[in-house]
Amino acid sequence: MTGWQDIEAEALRRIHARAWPPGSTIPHEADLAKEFGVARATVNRALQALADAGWLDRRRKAGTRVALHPVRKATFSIPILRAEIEGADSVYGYRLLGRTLEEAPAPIAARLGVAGALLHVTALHLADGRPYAHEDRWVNVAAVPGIMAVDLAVASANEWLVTHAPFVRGDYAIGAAAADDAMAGVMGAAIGAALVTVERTTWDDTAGITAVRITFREGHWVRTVI
Amino acid sequence: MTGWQDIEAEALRRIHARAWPPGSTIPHEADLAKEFGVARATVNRALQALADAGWLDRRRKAGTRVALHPVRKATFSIPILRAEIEGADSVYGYRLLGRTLEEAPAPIAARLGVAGALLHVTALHLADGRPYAHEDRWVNVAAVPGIMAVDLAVASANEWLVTHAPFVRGDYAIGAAAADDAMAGVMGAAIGAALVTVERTTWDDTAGITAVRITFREGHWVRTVI
DNA sequence: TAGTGGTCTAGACCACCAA
DNA sequence: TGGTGGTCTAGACCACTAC
Repeated sequence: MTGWQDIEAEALRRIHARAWPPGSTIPHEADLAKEFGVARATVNRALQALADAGWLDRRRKAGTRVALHPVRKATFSIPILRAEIEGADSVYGYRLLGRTLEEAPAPIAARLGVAGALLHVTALHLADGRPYAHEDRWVNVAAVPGIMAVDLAVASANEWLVTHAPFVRGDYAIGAAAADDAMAGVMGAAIGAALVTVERTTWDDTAGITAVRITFREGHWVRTVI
Repeated sequence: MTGWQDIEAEALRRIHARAWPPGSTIPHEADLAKEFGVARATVNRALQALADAGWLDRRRKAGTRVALHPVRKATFSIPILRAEIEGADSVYGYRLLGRTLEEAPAPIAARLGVAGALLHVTALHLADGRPYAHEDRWVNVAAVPGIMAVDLAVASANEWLVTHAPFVRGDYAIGAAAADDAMAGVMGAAIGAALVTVERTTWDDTAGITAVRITFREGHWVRTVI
């Protein structure tokens, strides 16, 4: 009963045990296939999984080497805030703060690659009635006309866009910002408190769709497991 | 010339074009194989890649559905600070601030699951001579005895551990912290400045290896592309 | 140019799980 | 319990690249 995951596990064991030390070349697929008594495709599947995870570097002709800097990647799930809050056994709440059609600041317009008026939405996401995250979003209504008809007081732009706006690529950045007077007031934090900020911009094939900045309450951590 | 990546691209196109709307069931592998004129394994490879990326949900018997919340994952590379700095065309610098064998605070000891004295290393990473990141690290010397013989004034614990300490799993969290007096002084930031903080703990099969907190200079963003 | 990983095929059997 | 995805096989050819 030898599947590709068994071979992956055994290979990982050898890497951890330093039987295959960092930087060394491991046996060819054909040799490993013979050793484990499986087809080469099965070995290939296992080694490819390890390469995807960053444990191995594979190159044609050069062979497969154990990566010098193993595990270079951490994957974060991009949460729907409602799911994140409810997943923590809290009661989700939502409050629309503002919704206007206005000219975007130059940096936002440039990031989205559009000119003219954009939909500007600000909202608050609550956990157990207390501020959890503040959302400041610009939406390119030309790319997502349907949003103009949505009552954002009941459905958050966050959720509506995720399910209705297709997007092809995006960028994502996590930073820190000190709470200014307005943010401190809205979030119930002290002025100057260090808050985690997530900025995300998404594009369609042709144009920018939305640029959003989410500011989390004090003490929030964006977590993952490697 | 139809490879699995061509099929992946075509499937993604249909998802974006709403030919396969969110939540709908797409044709079976066998049908798609016939349509594209390839073997079922080739279709399987393509759809599996899309499922890994979060575009599809696949379940035996139930079939393959377009995910309701596409693209849920963002992958960050875990930087070796030297590589990150040099990759930005800056000159990397390193300064060891402290190296002591001491009892760890309870939270650190608990996270690593060890008791007794740990190696406590603090250091500064510089870009073009200016503070870039502050590293505050605890190392379980029982798990990595070799580190006691390393001159950490020349080789950063960051790099040495990456290449010498095998690890099986870890967690990773990004947060924000206000600079206290000491941190502000070391980093050349204002007291109270909001700084991005990354905490990472790694474990072996049996025990914790290291817990580290890296605090970046003001204005730093942890970025990725989706 | 030769060696290595990348991929495809046609067929087969299996594991899971919705109905 | 049957349909669907998950995986394996044996063989083949191809693409890349170190030498």
